[in-house]
Amino acid sequence: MERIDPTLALVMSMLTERQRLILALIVRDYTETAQPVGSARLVEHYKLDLSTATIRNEMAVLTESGYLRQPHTSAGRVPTEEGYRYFVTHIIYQTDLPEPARHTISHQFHQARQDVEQWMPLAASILAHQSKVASLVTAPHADRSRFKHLELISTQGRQVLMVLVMTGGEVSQQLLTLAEPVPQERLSAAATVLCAVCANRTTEEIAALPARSDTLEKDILSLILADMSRGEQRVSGDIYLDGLTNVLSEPEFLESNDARQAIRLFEERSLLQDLLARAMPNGVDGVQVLIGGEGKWEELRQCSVVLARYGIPGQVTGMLGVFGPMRMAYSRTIPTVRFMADLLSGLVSETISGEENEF
Amino acid sequence: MERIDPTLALVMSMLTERQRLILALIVRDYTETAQPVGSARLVEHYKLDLSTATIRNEMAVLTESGYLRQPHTSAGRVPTEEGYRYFVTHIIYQTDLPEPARHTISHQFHQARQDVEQWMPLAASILAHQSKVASLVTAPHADRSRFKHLELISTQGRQVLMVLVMTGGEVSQQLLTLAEPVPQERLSAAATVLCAVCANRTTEEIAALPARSDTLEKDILSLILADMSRGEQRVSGDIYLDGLTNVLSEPEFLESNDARQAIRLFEERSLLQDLLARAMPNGVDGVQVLIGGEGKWEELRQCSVVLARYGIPGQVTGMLGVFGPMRMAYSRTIPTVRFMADLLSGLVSETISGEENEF
DNA sequence: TTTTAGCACTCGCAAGGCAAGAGTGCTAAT
DNA sequence: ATTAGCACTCTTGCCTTGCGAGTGCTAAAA
Repeated sequence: MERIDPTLALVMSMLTERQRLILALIVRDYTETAQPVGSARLVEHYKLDLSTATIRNEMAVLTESGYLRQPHTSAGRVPTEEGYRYFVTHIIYQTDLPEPARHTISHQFHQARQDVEQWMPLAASILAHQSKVASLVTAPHADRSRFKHLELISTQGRQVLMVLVMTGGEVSQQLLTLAEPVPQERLSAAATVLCAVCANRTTEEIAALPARSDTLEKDILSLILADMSRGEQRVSGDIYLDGLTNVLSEPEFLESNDARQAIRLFEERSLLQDLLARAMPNGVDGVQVLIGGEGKWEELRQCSVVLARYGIPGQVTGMLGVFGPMRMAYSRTIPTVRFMADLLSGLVSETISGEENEF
Repeated sequence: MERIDPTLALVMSMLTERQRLILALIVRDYTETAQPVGSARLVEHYKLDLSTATIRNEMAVLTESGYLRQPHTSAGRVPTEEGYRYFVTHIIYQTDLPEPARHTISHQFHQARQDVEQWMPLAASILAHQSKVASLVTAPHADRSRFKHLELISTQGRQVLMVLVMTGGEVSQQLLTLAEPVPQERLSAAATVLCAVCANRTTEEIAALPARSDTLEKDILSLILADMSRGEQRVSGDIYLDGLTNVLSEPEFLESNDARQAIRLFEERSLLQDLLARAMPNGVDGVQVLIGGEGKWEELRQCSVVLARYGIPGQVTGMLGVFGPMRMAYSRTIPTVRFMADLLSGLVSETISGEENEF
């Protein structure tokens, strides 16, 4: 009553330096031990030069302000969602990943530099191991891709395997069934013609081309168009997950039922796509932190998601991030996600920028 | 004592028809309810025309023979690993998947027939949904693949993206860094030359070719060789998982710690590769059932794995299967795995048999 | 005005005891 | 060969109780 108007403190985020310290320590201790933090533990474990009574008073303020809560009367304090949010936005957001970790990650990536197909699973694996939670990485996806090459492979009878290569290295395969059998030579000829016609063109440019007189070529062309626009509409390509077991062993996932629902969200790709699209709409940049579902995702009530976009905005982008219990080591995961996003951005721009420069 | 020599019964698998029935019912009931099955429950729930005492006598025999056990004195019976094994090998192994399920699966696959890239994830998804446990599918992998096409894409400065297409439709990408910048026209020319030289040849045949005089072509050729042999050595390509959440909600996974270790086995791809290789060495055919790790895999003590190979033996093969608690509905999963393996075999042979016929 | 010692109070949690119930094995009768 | 009956065992749920952790408040000290 006589100290600080709690409403004022809430609205203006006006915490004293000491209150911020106590909040930070409680968040830190709770993320490590998963046990509610009491005043005595705080004093003795972090060598605070204060009495437990003083801590209790400060904790009472933080509780009134909505940053802490008590599971029950005779337990210590636990951060609320607002508590985590304050911690993330006002205390550790700017922290950089420490040099040793940066070095380790760079090194691991350098070793796999050549092997493009390993980039995404490797990124997911590193993210999971570094942050000790589950990770997800979506393959980079071009907003507008250009035709590079077409391959038509006769397999059996009327069946043909079509392999489409885009600038930027995206590859898609499709199995066609033609109206009648066509010899391989004829297919190769058609592919050569279409390659020449479509080379380096976008979906729109190909669509605007005059119709082919040859029936086979015409049919294939329409399939190419369909495939390309399908690729462009997809929010993201493949999704790589790793480290789900890290999350499973967390205590909050042992009993709680809705924690398992959260994992379901990550298995059901369509739901995940929706989550990504809504959490990071176009134009949003930087690291996004969703704490406890933010009221929008009921399944994520006990979980947090840290997301970032990587790549070249407007050209080729993907997303990566981590997923774990709300009680997550944000001071570790946020810098890690940011660093990995920058790193992948570098790799992607190296791979495709040459392409773009040709124009 | 005065009934049947239990050792004899064990060694010769000599169970009476009634004992087999009781074993089957206990397995069935236990897989459904996850509760130990008592004599009373068996009689009333399955309308047996016997008294509970008779059932108890038979259950005592089955227990002495090692097919059943009691978690504790006042509980019902639970199948042992030997019990499951007997059930699988002597009771339901030949069962076919019922027609409605076959129809559903075929239908789902027919719809995605065109989209080669969707086959594996679709197979994993169907397997998981049909059998209500976790599923895994490895991409088909050619023992000896033949070169089909090469694409060299200049990206930036000395960096080049190499896209390699094999007969059978396997595609691999690799990022190279050349000693010095090379214009795209030069790269395309080299690719065309190498395409002509290597077309339809195996790794061995390409290795036996006379060395190229051109340095660039020579370097690329050695990279192609490395990539192709790497692809051949790999036990299997990508691995698709699905339905892990099905397994997570099973009661034995709630508390047990080593159940979570089992899931770790499936996340760590290298461990999984090892498991697959050892569980299904070359030449082994048909559906393999690993019950409780079979003494070889400590992590799988509480779990079972049902595996089958698909494809064309000696040419292109992959594996698929399911993973779940030992208390699994084998009568459902085994026919499902068998059916799916046959179905994928059909698809794969359609895709590649034409290729092979060209020779 | 801020900090701290002291104290009463609350409440979760583990331990112990008890009754109920489930399921068995054995024996004797059918 | 089967079954009814019964004594026995052991889990499970429930209740009680005591302990301990942690708090908030008040009054004194800095």
